[in-house]
Amino acid sequence: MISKEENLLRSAEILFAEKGFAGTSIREIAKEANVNISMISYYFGSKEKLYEKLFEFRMNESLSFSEDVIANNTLDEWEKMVLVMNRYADRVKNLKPFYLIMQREQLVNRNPVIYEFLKQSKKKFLGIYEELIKKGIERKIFTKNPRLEFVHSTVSGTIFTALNTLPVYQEFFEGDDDYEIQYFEEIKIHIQTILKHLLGYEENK
Amino acid sequence: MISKEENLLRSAEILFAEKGFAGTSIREIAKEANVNISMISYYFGSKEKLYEKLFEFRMNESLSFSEDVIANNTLDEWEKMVLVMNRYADRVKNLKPFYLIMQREQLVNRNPVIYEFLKQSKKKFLGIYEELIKKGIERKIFTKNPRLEFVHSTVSGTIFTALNTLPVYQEFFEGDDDYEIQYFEEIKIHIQTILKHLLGYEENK
Amino acid sequence: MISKEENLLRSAEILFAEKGFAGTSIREIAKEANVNISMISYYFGSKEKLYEKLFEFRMNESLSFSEDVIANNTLDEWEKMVLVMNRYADRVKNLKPFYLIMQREQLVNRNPVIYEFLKQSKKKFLGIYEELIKKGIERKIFTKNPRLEFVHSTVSGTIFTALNTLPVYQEFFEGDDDYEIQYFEEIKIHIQTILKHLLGYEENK
Amino acid sequence: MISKEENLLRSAEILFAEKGFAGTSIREIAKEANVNISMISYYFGSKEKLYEKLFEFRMNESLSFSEDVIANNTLDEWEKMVLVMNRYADRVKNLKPFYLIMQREQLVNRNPVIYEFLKQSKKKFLGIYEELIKKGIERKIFTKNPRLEFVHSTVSGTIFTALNTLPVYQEFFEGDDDYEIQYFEEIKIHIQTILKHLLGYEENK
DNA sequence: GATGAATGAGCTTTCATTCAT
DNA sequence: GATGAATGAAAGCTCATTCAT
Repeated sequence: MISKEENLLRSAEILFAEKGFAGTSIREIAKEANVNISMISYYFGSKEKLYEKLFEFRMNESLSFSEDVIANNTLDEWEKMVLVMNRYADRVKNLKPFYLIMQREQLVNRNPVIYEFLKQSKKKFLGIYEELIKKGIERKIFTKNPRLEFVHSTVSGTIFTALNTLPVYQEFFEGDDDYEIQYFEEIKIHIQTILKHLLGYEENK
Repeated sequence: MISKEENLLRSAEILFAEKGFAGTSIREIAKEANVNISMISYYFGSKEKLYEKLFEFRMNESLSFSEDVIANNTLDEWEKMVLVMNRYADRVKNLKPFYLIMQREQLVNRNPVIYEFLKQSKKKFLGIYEELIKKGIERKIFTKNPRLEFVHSTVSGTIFTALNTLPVYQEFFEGDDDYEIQYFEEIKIHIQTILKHLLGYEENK
Repeated sequence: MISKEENLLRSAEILFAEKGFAGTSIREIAKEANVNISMISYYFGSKEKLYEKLFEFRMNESLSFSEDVIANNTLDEWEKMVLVMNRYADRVKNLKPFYLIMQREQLVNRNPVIYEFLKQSKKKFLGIYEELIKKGIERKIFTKNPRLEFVHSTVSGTIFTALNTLPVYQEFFEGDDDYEIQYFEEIKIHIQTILKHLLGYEENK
Repeated sequence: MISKEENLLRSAEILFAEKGFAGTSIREIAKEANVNISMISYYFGSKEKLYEKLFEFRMNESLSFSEDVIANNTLDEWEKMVLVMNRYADRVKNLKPFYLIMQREQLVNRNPVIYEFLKQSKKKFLGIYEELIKKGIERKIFTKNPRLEFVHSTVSGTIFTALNTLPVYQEFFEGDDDYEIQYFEEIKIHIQTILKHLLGYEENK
């Protein structure tokens, strides 16, 4: 049995993804969730707070996983980096609606609470990359020391552009139904290739 | 002397970039442009049509340049590719507000007219890359034949993520006032490095 | 205690009668009913729906009575016809505002829902006249079989023109305050005279 | 070559008939007449004045004819009455749009200028009937002296109700394409029958 | 005389939120 | 704790008319 609160969050995520924050009315959310309108103010305080709650929920999910990877002593830095990147790509693919919202929110500094969420998230990823690269170089796994921003821009940018442009690619290349699934697998390899080049990593050395 | 129509378009671009389509009211646009509200309906027909006009205007600007580059016979394929990419990066940097709007619109299929604009724009760029790579390989300038989608995702994605994440980078790396300018110059080099690798291009061969 | 919904309907009826549908703003209706503007959308959905509701309400009132008359076995066909006609004339007199609206709506096919109401209402009256005349002839109460349309046009037309032209008559004939009341009583007799002639009915035969 | 002024009047008549005064915008009228919007204020002063002009034009047309009939010495009172009534019925049929407007305007006292037009028109007809009946009785052509209002209500009412309800009659009686033409001829006979009865007139006595 | 750009008031409807129960 | 009626502000748009040329 799903609670009304959770139901509202689910409906809100879908609708915010489709129409944006301002473009979605609480009437629609409440209707979609089969819940009375006043419940949104009642449970969350306001439309804005509901939106923040949604971010809080998804961001916390995201944070927990990467930390586990870093702490894992059985993996070397390259493996960790690939794992973090792969998991991120999978997450983006699986939680499309939320990542559409997140991307859109990134483009505008509208709500200070959410801006802070996003900034901390990015900083955390930058911190992870920083440490992995530093240690990888110390251990001579990596032979180059690329500028961190560029690594981040390219990895994140490729994943998100892949997500957003997929329908156009599919049309341009006349892809069939499996196109999307294959595409997401191959783009991970593509990013690995670039990372190897940027970090000067050689497999089976 | 700027016409009222142009004034409205300028104000609208800034406001749509800051607050999104639904989040911007025509009252605000008119006020910002120092023009009577009803002028928006008078000139453009509706808020939606004004938005489309903005896209039409900026997209047409963008289209014309790339075609000139392709037609230029004094450049080889690598030079053309670098030129197209550099100019695109510059344009994104110089027209930040519009490209914020464009990115946001890309995330949702809201308006069919704009969706078509975006699709055609992407297809055009894919077509340019396709031709450049094909000819470059024929002329043995390029030695690898990468998947087109991946080249596009990485180039576009890196540029846009650079744009969107720049404030966070600046804070993370404690950059000074020149950070942005330098950053945009260096990211072009960064993308060139990746492109060389993906295309198997060697300078001064 | 009158509900807000009912209050709105009452105020709307008066104002629509005075100024027509397009000429009446929901602001006026709400102000007249001492109710917040947004209540109109809240209760009825829209101005148009409020208008339809008004028709639905008044038409249903009208339908129920005539059916009772027809079913009454203690009356002969002439008595039934007179009763239906008299009650209709009374109703038009007592619900002037609504019948002004109704006549105006009859002149233009604006709203399909209302058009259907009006058509059904007219057909119902035609059906009643048809049956009464048929039975009256079978029972030799009536000796002529007039064209149905003409009976209807003359009865309805006389009643409505009487209603609409009354102020002019009063001025023309320099009638006093009782003029209206007397007038409406006598016009019923006038219509009966015509009906007797058209149907070939003779009293006290 | 039709002047712009006349063109506007024609278009206005059609549109006012279809949608009423408040429901018709000067934009529509101007568009329909293929004339710039500002021309309406320019030629007529305002939308309201244009409306009045339309009434003035049609009412003057109507007045001139009846007076000719009365002055004609070759006709007796019955013939004059039939002629006036027939011509009125024809006029209503031929100028449907205007008489729709006129009927609607009759239902509401909106514009004092038009109200005066309508009142004078009705009084004039009442005056005509009054004189014809008076003289007819003096000359023993008519043997009854009916109440004037009732004669007027029945004649006018039957004609207008016939006009307005015709589509419903046609559907109810499953009339073919000729229905309308035949109907309008027969209704004149129907009204004559009633008039004979009301006035106690006997043909070929 | 004739035009079309421009105006400000007004329209209906929807918005997020609050209040009485 | 939970509801749905109710609110006032604001939305996009259209209105009749005026004004500068």
